[in-house]
Amino acid sequence: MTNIPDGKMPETPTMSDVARRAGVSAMTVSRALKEGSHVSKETRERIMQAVNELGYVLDQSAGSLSSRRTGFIAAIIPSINNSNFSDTARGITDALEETGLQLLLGYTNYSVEREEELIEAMLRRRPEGIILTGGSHTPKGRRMLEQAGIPVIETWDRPSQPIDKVVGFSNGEAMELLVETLAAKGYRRFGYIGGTTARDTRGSQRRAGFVCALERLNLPADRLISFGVPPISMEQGAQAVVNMLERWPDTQVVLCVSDLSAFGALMECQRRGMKVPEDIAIAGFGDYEIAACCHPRMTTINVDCYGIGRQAALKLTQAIQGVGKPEALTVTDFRVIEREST
Amino acid sequence: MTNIPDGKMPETPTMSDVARRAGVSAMTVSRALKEGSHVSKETRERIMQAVNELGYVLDQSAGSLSSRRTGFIAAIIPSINNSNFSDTARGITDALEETGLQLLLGYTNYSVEREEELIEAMLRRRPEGIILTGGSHTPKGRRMLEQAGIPVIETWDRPSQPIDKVVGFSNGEAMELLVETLAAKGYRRFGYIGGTTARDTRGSQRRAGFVCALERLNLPADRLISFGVPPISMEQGAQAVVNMLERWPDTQVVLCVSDLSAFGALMECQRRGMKVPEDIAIAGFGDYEIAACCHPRMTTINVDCYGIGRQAALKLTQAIQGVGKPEALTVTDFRVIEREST
DNA sequence: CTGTTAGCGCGTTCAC
DNA sequence: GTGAACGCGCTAACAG
Repeated sequence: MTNIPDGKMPETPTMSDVARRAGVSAMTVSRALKEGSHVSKETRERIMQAVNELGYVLDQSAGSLSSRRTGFIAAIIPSINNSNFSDTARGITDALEETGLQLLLGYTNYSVEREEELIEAMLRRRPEGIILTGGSHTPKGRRMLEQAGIPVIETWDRPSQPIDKVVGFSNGEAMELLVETLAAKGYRRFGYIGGTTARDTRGSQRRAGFVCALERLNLPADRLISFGVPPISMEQGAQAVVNMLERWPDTQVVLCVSDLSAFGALMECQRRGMKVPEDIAIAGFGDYEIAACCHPRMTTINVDCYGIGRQAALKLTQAIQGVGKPEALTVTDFRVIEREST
Repeated sequence: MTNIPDGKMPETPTMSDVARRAGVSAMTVSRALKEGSHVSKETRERIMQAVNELGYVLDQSAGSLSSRRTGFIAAIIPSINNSNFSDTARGITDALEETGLQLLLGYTNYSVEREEELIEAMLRRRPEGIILTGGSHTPKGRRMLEQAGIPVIETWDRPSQPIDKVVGFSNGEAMELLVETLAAKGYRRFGYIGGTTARDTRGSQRRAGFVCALERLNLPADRLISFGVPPISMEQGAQAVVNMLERWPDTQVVLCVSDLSAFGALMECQRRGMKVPEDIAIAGFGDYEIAACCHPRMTTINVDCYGIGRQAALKLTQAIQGVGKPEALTVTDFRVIEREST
């Protein structure tokens, strides 16, 4: 790696440049730039003028070295391109707004190895807290988190051995509820479409919930299609349903690991001239925008994605600021949304 | 949290803690932790052992204060929950992988005010470069960027007065191409669905391209529906097409500001028993996953979202490292994807 | 209300 | 191949 050719560039001004121009000490500039510090109106105005003239921007990395507060928290999500998780990110951002904390976001593409790298990269920048998705991490990742000395929140799941605090729900129970609801409507021959299980923990929990609920109902739970690596796409959902119909043509209802694959399946069925739900019923998971908008509208599980983010961030700021003692576990809501596709 | 039974610090260890434990100076630890530094194998092993025992993680913010390199670049996108932009983010991440630079991502929710805040928040952390979406910024935001002394890349657009470097395409030209292609197929009565114009620059450019192309073809360009604030949702697309059909029932083809609103329109038409494209044709913009998967598959404009990110990051690293002189402007491809909906 | 002193934890630079 | 001094830009703590 080469150095920056630093002859031409007007060096970015420092705080003492501002101080000199305003005829005060650097410390006073520091105070003037901070809310709630006592600086006389006149000095503050003089300082602000110097700031504007020089185009000065505070160097927060230097400041945080001194104040021991970096002013940001880290969040790691599987995919940035998934509205469930980006809703969670929005929830975090919104809850953080008033605290002055900034969000540093990373995404793993559903890889725990990538998660481990990200955890280390984040920790190097000394976040004041960290929010993770799910409870599966590499041993090294887990160890780093435990030793970091900062609050850790695992979300979107209920890990059996949490690192620290949890905001989530049981993906298995949610899927069980969906199966029960549909069984109560009279469906008997259930199929399931999901990704290969190893990588997407939440996906495999949903699948396990599917099997578990059917067994409890004394219904067969063998119509399982695993297709591709997570995130299982719309197109993969389409191909999987074809697969399903070839192997088990009399399947009555297909449950999918997410609305996205369910949507792909729905469209493919229509393309083949099948009517949903008359010929085959389809349900998804996650209550994405598409589930409410497609035709027919899709039955799914609504999960409080935004609330997960919001509550995780609130719990985190509580832990950081040491006000009150945040609960170790917050269980978030989920509910079945029955629509036209079942 | 954890108590270390050595009378030592529960505080996170520093480099000199590692050094003491390994019986070397802090400087040697610093070297051992950096690739390509000359440290004897034995000392390095001893150091690594101490690092592991203490669970030491490098403090990069302290390091960058000294080295004058923060090791990250900033990117600002309108929405994290939009696969076009998250594809760009992926392109950036991938291109950055080998450089050791990390990506700090922020999103504006299509608000320039929020963009201004974000620019300042980013600049406070001294990124080595910054990637923006579009060429519209607040005056203050623009000034901060100009004075930051770092390379700036504007993407997804071709600003008339770029701040620094550009990787993008003309949204207007792309929409013109789509209109021309559909006019060549025989369509005459065109309608357009988009958001209110002020906020989404790319959206208003697309709309301008729509009007411009029709005028050149001597076709009326007055069937314009503006609906809601960006990002215009699927549901809004559905409502807008209803609006369109009430006002201009004989519309032959509806172009939408993005595939998402086009999808909403498509589903709503089907819900009302209209056949697409026989009764009405619909086209989108962006070539989202949904366009290739819905039924009927949707005609749209494919934009090289991933490539925009990748090339922006490459240009940025070139500028940062000072190797070669990156072109000021890179124009990325777009093309019409004709599918079944037109 | 404002200034002074003394670091924060690391990398640069130079010595050996 | 290794170490010691020094300073990066800022703020905590204590004066005044």
